[in-house]
Amino acid sequence: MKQLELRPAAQCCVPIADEDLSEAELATSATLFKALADPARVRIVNRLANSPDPVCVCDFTALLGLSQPTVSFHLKKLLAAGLIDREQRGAWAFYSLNRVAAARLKEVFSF
Amino acid sequence: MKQLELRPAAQCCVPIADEDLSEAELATSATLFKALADPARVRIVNRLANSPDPVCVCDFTALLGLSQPTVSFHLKKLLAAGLIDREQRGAWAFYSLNRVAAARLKEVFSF
DNA sequence: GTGGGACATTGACAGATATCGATATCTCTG
DNA sequence: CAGAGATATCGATATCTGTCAATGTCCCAC
Repeated sequence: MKQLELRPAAQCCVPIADEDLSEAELATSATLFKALADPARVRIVNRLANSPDPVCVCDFTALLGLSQPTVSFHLKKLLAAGLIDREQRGAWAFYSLNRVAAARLKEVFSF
Repeated sequence: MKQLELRPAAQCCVPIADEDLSEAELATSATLFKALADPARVRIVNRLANSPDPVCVCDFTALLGLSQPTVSFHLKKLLAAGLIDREQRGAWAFYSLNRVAAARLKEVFSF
């Protein structure tokens, strides 16, 4: 089960309707949903889904009305889940939606 | 924003990629994901997705290895989110997947 | 290389969550 | 209607989560 955790949840997710899900698969799915289980993080994904270009952290602090450390906290969660990507540009950090992960996420609900 | 909470989250959910999501829509989506953000509840949905017939609470206690009150706790969360339906049959309570909600959930990820 | 700006990490804390035992409610059976 | 069984609710508790201030780290400009 620990092996799966070595890769982001979004890369391991399987359709929730599959038969006989293992404990690891259950945990992976839960981790993935947990990453989206906060309005601030939904907003981040929403913003990234509508942006063709990567978005700077400083833009999120204004968008979310949260402190900079809190924004970093949320971004880290989404990054760990594999839902977004990070790119360093000089002193700035830019984030973008991982479109592959987003596509996999849709298949999770192939009932 | 409170109006939306009067209906189950699954009935109010909108695609996460829609532009200009309101605070209420963000909260609704987060509530929906929160309902799935636990391995036990993923397992419940998984079981219901594979069952053509409603499933009795007593079956879940065995399946999940959790106490009966804890199982009721999880079922209540999924019910409140609108992801599952409840049906009373005599002294027993049977739960089933809300297929309409499940379909809507898939559309949330229409990136 | 010093200073300043951008972001991440840490520490502390309030609030939410998952869990269980005990208890209440509800339904059938006798 | 008394008892038993199934489920929901309540109360208590341990753990997890979201938040911010303070601090650390990294990068650029001067």
